[in-house]
Amino acid sequence: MTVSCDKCPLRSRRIFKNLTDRELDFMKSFKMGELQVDAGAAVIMEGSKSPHFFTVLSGVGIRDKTLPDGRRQITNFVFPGDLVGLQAGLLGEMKHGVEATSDMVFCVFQRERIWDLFKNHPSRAYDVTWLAATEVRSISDSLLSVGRRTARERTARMFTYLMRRAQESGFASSENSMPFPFRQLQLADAIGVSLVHTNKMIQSLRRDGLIELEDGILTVPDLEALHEVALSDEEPDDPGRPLL
Amino acid sequence: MTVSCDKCPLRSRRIFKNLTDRELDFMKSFKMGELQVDAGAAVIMEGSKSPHFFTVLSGVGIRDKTLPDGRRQITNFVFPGDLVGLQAGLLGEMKHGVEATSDMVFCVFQRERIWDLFKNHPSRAYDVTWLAATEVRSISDSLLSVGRRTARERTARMFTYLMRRAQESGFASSENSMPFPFRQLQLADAIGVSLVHTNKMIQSLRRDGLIELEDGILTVPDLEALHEVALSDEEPDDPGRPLL
DNA sequence: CGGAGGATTGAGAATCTTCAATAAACGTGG
DNA sequence: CCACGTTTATTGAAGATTCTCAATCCTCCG
Repeated sequence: MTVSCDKCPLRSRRIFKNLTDRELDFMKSFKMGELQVDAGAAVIMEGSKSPHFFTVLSGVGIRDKTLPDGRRQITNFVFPGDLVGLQAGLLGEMKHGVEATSDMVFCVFQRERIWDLFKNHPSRAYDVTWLAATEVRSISDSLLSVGRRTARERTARMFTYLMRRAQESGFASSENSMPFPFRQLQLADAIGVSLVHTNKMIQSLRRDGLIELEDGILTVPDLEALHEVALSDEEPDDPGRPLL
Repeated sequence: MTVSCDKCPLRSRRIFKNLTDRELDFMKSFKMGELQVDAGAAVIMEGSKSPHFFTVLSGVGIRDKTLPDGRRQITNFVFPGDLVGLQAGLLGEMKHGVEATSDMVFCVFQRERIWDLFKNHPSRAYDVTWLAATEVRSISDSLLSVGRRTARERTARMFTYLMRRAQESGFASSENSMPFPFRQLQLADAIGVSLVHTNKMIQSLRRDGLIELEDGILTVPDLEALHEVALSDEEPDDPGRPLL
């Protein structure tokens, strides 16, 4: 059987907000199942109109958009606790795709019940909006990065971002390291740099001892130092992130 | 006195959704005033915690973020009907600034009453979320552009985007032209290209007859052609955009 | 008339891309 | 456990786009 919301392994993490009993009851009824996908699978296709939307229960992935000629931009990474597919629920159609980068498990919700949520559970509706606003912030940060940072700065910033998200969501494997199931091509498509140049920037950060990346594990010995290379201001979220 | 919501000049435009009488009554009480600013003024500062948020009643502006060393990225343009400052209302602090680029007028709402909106007016709460989701989509489009399009393609795409927004919001002055109160430095900061190179790309589009830009008026004789240069898929929004 | 901000243009320099080749890692079947 | 095809990572080098520097021009405004 599927994980019951009141035993949700994510909810006990410090970063996530606690729910009232009433909210929890609602979430249990709201959740209609689980979806499991293998690494590499497309979870949502750009342009699709799925009747479902999801919360990531475990694993990581990416969101992406493509140009007519195939050039691709990864717009964000997806970590446990993230809401996925809301766009289809609200706007009718997904304007980006979602792809699993590791094995993933999702909680599945029905698109049609979103109105029920707004009508009868304003606190949860507020939380959905909070998540959307946070998404805006996150993508804006990436836009600043791609638009105005140098390739090396972007690369550094991406690693600090991934480390922070991994730590907050519990995906990290220790204080300063995390499983790293991403290809360099994906990293390149995320920071708007060619694959070859991305590789060179990674080598450069390695040589300077700012990151270690081997056997699918990323280690950042000194996060503060990496932040400085990235010219990054971005701070960790306070506890209180909602989890649907 | 200020404009009453039931006489709102924006609401009659085709693109915007109609409200029920009850919703309209609520909006009238929700609106607490108007804010007028001159072209060039900062409306919201990055990092601020304003007790208000706004809907643009007239005029246009930009949203921007800056790096510690001053490099700036314009993350989006602001047109009539756009909601501004919601981030502070939901997340506590604005992570980007907003600057008026023409004279502007805003409807002013109180941050504290946002909870009232979620609790008692679910349809309006839904609309707020819809707007946030649309913002995500819009910024993602820009991220794709900055990350993966060439300078010329980006420039073309920016003009198609601005034309579409101007037409939908009523800011356009005719079928294929609009007031254009933007400096080339701002355009450069929006597309992630240097000022000098932005100028060269604009000249290039001009030479090819794709845009005309003089006396503060932008004219796009053949929007379809410009879309092709931009490799752009982006479609106009359907009528039904909510207006707060 | 003089000054300021904005637009435009040319030219050399730099970053980044593309091409090309090699090496390493991984999975599959024998 | 090894051979082999495939994907991914790495590196060098030439070429292109884009950036920075610098100068000129233009318009607006007091």
